Amino acid sequence: MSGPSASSAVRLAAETWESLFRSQVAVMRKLQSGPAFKTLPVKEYDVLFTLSRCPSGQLRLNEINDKVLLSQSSLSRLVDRLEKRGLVERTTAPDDGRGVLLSLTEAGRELQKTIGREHVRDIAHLVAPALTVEEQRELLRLTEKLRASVAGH
Amino acid sequence: MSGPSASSAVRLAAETWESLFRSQVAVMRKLQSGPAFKTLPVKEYDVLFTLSRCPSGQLRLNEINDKVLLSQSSLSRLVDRLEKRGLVERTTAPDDGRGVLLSLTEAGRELQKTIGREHVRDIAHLVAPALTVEEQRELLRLTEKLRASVAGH
DNA sequence: CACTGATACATGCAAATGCATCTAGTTTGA
DNA sequence: TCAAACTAGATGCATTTGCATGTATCAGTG
Repeated sequence: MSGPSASSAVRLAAETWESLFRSQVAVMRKLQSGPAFKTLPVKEYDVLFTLSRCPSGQLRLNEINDKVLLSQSSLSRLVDRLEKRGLVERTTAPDDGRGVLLSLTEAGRELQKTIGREHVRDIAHLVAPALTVEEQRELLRLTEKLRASVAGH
Repeated sequence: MSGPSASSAVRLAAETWESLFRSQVAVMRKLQSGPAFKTLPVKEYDVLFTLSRCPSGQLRLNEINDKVLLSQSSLSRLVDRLEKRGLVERTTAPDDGRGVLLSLTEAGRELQKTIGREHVRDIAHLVAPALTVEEQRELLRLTEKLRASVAGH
C-alpha cells in the first residue's frame, strides 16, 4: 500500500496546496490594495457580493460563514458594521427563531455594484494576461472540484 | 477590440478567481482547525515554514512579507512573538543596516518540523482524494503560472 | 410535557491587525 | 560632499479578530 509512491503523492498534494495558497496571496494582495476597497474592506465587500449572488436575496449567517474565512463571532460583528452603515438588514428567520436572515438594502446593492464593477476589472487585468482562456477554464474546474470535495469532507 | 467576447473574457477571469479564492477558504478552514495549529497559529507557522525552505536559512523581513498576506507592521509584531518564544532570531543585515535578517533557532526548526509533518498529512488527506495526480500537477502548474505573472508587476 | 443536549447567534475581553507615523540607514543628484 | 528623497523596519493607537461564554431556540427522549 505505501512505499515511495505514497510519499511522493503526499509531497505532490502539499506542493499543490502551497502553490494554490501563494497564488491566492499574490492576487489578493494586489486586489485589496486597489482603490476599489478604500470605501469598504474586502471582507465586508465579500459579504455584500455573496448576498448579491444569492437567488432569494437572503442568506443565513451560518451560510455566509461557510464562504468566508472568519470566525462566527467576527462575522457577527462584521455584519454589525454593515448594518450600522445601512448596507444590510437582519431579519429573524421565519422557520427558525434562532437564525438570522441577512439581506441587502438598496444602498448595499448599489455599493456592491459600484465596487463590483471596478473589482471585476481589476481581476481581469491580473488573471487574463496570466492564463489562456483554456487554462482559466481548467483552473476554474479544478478549484471547484477541490472545493466541492473538501466541503463534503 | 471589445465586444461580446471581451465581456465574457472578463466574466471568465472573475469566475476563475472566485473559484480559486473559495477553494482556498474551504481548504484553509479545515487545515487551521486541525490539532496541528493548537500550539502555533497558521500565520506564524507559515513564517517558520518559509524560513525552513530557504537555502541560506535567512530571509529579509520584506521578502517574507511578499509571501504572506499581512501588513508590514503586523509581520513585524508577528516576528516579535516568534522571537519572544525563542523560535526565530533577528540579525541586522550585513549589507544594509536598515534591514533585518530572520533565521530559525534550533527550537524553531524543531517545531516547524513537528507541525509540518502533521500539516502535510492533513493537506494530503484533503487534496489527494479530491483530484487525480494529473489534475494536481495541472493545478500546481496553473497556480504557479498565475502567481509568477501577478508577481511580475 | 419536562429534561437533556445541540444549534444559531451575540457579547466580554484579550490578542492580532492595519494605518499613520517615527527612526535610522541608504541612495541620488546638484 | 551634502542635503533631499527614499527604503526597511519599529511603534502608538484605533479597529478587527478570535476564544470563551452567554442567551435563546430547537430537536430528541423518557
